[in-house]
Amino acid sequence: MTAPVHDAHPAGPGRGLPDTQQGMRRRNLARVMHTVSAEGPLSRAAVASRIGLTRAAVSTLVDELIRSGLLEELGPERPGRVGRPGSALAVSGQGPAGIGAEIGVDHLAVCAVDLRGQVRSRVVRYAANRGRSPEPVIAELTSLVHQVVAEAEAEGLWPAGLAVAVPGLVARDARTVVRAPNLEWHDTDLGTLLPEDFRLTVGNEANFGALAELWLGDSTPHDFLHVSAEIGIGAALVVDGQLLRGTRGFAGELGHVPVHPDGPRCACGGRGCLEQYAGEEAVLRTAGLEPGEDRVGLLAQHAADGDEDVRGALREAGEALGIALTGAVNLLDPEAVVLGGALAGLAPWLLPSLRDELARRTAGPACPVSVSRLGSEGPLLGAAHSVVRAVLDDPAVVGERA
Amino acid sequence: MTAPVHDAHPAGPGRGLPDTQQGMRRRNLARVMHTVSAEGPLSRAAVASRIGLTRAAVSTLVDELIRSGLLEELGPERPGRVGRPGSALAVSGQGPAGIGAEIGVDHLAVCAVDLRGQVRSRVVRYAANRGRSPEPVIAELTSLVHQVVAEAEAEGLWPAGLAVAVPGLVARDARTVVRAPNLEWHDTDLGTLLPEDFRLTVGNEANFGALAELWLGDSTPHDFLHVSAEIGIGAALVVDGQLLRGTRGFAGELGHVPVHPDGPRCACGGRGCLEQYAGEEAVLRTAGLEPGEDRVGLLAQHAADGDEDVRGALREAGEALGIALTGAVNLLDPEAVVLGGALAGLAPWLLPSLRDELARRTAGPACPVSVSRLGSEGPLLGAAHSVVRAVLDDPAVVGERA
DNA sequence: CTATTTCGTCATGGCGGTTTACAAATTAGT
DNA sequence: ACTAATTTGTAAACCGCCATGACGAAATAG
Repeated sequence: MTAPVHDAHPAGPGRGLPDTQQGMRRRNLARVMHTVSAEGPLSRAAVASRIGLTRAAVSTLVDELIRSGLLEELGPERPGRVGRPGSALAVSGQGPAGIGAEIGVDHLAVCAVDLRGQVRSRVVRYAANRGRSPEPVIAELTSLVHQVVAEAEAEGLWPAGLAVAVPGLVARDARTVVRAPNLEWHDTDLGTLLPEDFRLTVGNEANFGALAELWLGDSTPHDFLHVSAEIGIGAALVVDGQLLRGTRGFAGELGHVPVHPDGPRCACGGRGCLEQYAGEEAVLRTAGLEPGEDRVGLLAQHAADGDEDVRGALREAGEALGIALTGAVNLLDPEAVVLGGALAGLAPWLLPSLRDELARRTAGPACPVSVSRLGSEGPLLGAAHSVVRAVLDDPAVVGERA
Repeated sequence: MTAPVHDAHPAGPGRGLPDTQQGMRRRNLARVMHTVSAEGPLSRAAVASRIGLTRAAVSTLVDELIRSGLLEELGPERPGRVGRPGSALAVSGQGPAGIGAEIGVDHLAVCAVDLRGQVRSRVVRYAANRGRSPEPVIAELTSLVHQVVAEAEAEGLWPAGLAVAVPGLVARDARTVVRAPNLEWHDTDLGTLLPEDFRLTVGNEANFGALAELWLGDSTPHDFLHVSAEIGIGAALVVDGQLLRGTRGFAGELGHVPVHPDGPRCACGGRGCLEQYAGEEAVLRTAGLEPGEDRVGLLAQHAADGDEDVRGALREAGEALGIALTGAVNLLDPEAVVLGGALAGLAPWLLPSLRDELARRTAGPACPVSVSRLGSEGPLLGAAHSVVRAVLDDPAVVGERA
């Protein structure tokens, strides 16, 4: 139920792959990559002391990683202290790149991120995808992918994999879109539609947004609840640095948590689900606005202009969110709740009532609620970074290709 | 936020301990133990093919485990097929034992479980612990522990550790009881009160009950929500075979999930928490019964006798549980919900309305709800087995002692 | 200018699993 | 009954990987 997008080493006593020396080597290569990636330029000796291996062992690991093109030597460090200065190592800015893609209701986006985490190429195209059949959408996306890949290759990068964020439920195979209400797609296998020459991962955009927050957020904890609203209201649970996916991959359906169990009927069959109070349509209705194109922007605009109807609607949505989150927080005891995606833009008007409700219903200190800095960029970045993480997690497989 | 009671190998790429050959050896020893433990008597060759190592490697691992007294050779297998018959290996029935203890509101219990999972010694003493101060309770428990340990030692076992299940919240240090409302204990460090010569783990009884279900349940999935009612209503979340503990160790507080957000005030500060509808006191009140000694037994008795008031109260409790569980299931997408502890005994009258509510509010097939076979034995068994699992997870540390 | 500190590397060694070979113990076939 | 085939467990030789210890290189401190 956990497992990252690409878990190279399903560890744990008893289960998992047998422990051979090659596996050990692979894990140590990964450790070096992660350390250098996380803590900037570092000498071999510094890496060694951090991961607990000897300098000699790290030397051979680093040699291998440099030969594979994953690390590069920046040259001697400027020595502030006594002793021979080390030679700074950094993650390579060439070599493998993660390709991230996003299928939104009204846009397509693709980007390439290098191992350093820099976005090296990026394309966004607006497209009304609602109700459009998968084939042309994927064809268009594919051409954007090729475009981005071409740009990346011009800079000396090569694609290590493609991760696609979609606004819907994705099966655990990470290829099939089970249900994407806003696109009106059902049981669509993207694996057959997208170019074969990529290692492909399809994922829910809320999940990718949460991973982006985990990997790129300023001081995001290891352990949080990421709430976003693109399709209905989705929560992504990050537990111990790993995404909690659920048996079928459907975990995080915050939108259908009952808030007022005798409330209005919901499409899911229930009554008084959170979506009935804090979903996009519900808020627009309460605010007295017409559903149009950029609905979230519209709400933010009106709220900022002081429209009391809109502000009231958002206040009510915040209350409902607070109630649903109280349940979630009681159940999961996360370190924090992060509002991301579209909700980030509406946070100024949602947060007060949300926090009130959460605090009022919690004994002791309430779970802190923060707002994502990434906003709507999260899913795309998370997708691209998930490919990068997969490379850092198992540098050996890339070494074979390069 | 996950981590078993004693996680020997915090794995995962990048993080964790450095990978040295000794660690590899330890993990492979653990693999052998787990395999033999789970799949009964097995030859070296069978183990080798299961864990993916060579026969030669397994031979040396098995030798070491036999020398440590963790495995024993049963003699030649009866050969059904061609070829030299293997020599059957089994987990030793002597050697280390897990000592489990339970502090209930009205009883104390201690048992010893050998590596094979057999209960080898067991003591239960009834005692009114409600409101009694920790010191005398612990003193009494300690004497029971010594008694059980003596009995176990008489059978050739030695205590590998002590795990104590308590009806309250336990801090992540696994020693301090933060809050046990029914005992009226607060911030009590059991580490200083219990005998020093044991490796001690203190845990919430609902959590231990869930682990018992995971380890001993008939066909319990890897991934489920275990609901029990000892202190209020606790849920334990098992994700990917691991307990989800929460940042502070407080995960699983199902009792304070809001069910009717405008309902009656709750001690937690909220309104309309599940406990207001399905908690022991609430049910007794609705049923028109006096709070007495064995309250759950009382309810079951009356319900079985056809008392309509009691049945109605349980039906309502089931509805409230169904609403709260709908939220939990939407959030977590577990493979199943298991009713354990005291709830198991009341299941016949809770289940119909609970299942109805859950099904009605779920699109598609509802999450299956089952009843624990272990019932109130769960926490004690789970505690003892958690010690046994720790030995299986890292046989090397025991080898040092033996 | 020397002593000290730290870095990176090399040679050596120990440890752990694999490979290969072989004896032992059983079934299948003649 | 005897041989061939199959499977098990072990031993010897081997390889890979990290640790250890020693060394030259490159900086600072006095």
